[in-house]
Amino acid sequence: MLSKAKTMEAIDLIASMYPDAECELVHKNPFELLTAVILSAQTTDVSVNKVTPYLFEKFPTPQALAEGELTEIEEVIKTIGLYRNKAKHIKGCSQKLVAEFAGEVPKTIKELVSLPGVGKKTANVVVSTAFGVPAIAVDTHVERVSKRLRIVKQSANVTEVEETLMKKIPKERWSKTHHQLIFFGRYHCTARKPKCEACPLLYMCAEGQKNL
DNA sequence: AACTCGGGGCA
DNA sequence: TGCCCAGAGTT
Repeated sequence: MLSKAKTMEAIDLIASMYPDAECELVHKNPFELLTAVILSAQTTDVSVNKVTPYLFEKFPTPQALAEGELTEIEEVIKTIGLYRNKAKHIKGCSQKLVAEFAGEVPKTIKELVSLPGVGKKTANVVVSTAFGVPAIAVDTHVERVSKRLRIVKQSANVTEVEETLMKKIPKERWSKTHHQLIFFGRYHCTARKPKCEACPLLYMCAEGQKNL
């Protein structure tokens, strides 16, 4: 596993590649962001951005979405994939927001994860983006990149990846680094055919040396 | 731990 | 055309 210093060397290089990386969802308030992040599972933010304007025009509040007809919600979001599950999730999520959180989006990970459709990754994105809480949301990109660079051990699960990253990266950089790791994983250190030959981290990447 | 949901993007 | 994907729930 990479030392703390070597890890930051890698993080700095990635940061220099994507200095402006940020959440690409056109989120506004916490409710809209939360709903949009639930919809973004296994889908690109670009796809989600295509349906959310109409979704929130039709269901502007947790109350409205909680009372929305499932078939109507499905109709609006059907172009993003997994839409039946997601329609159920965002409706159920809004119902719980209304019933147990006074229609407000809760601010703790524990409460967020208790909502339908909200897992660890979604909860972290919400507290980070909506409430400015330092967080590292571990998705497949973050996990893959962290493992290839040996920032975390190969056998690490999502929780272990998150803990290791938080330990090695200064807290004030968690949120920004999270987006930069995602951009790096999505556009450069891709799951298939990573661009190792054009990677500034090649010199310190065991996985990359193998790929050449 | 494996299976399911799913249309869009890309080779 | 075929394959994968910014996850989470269920079994």
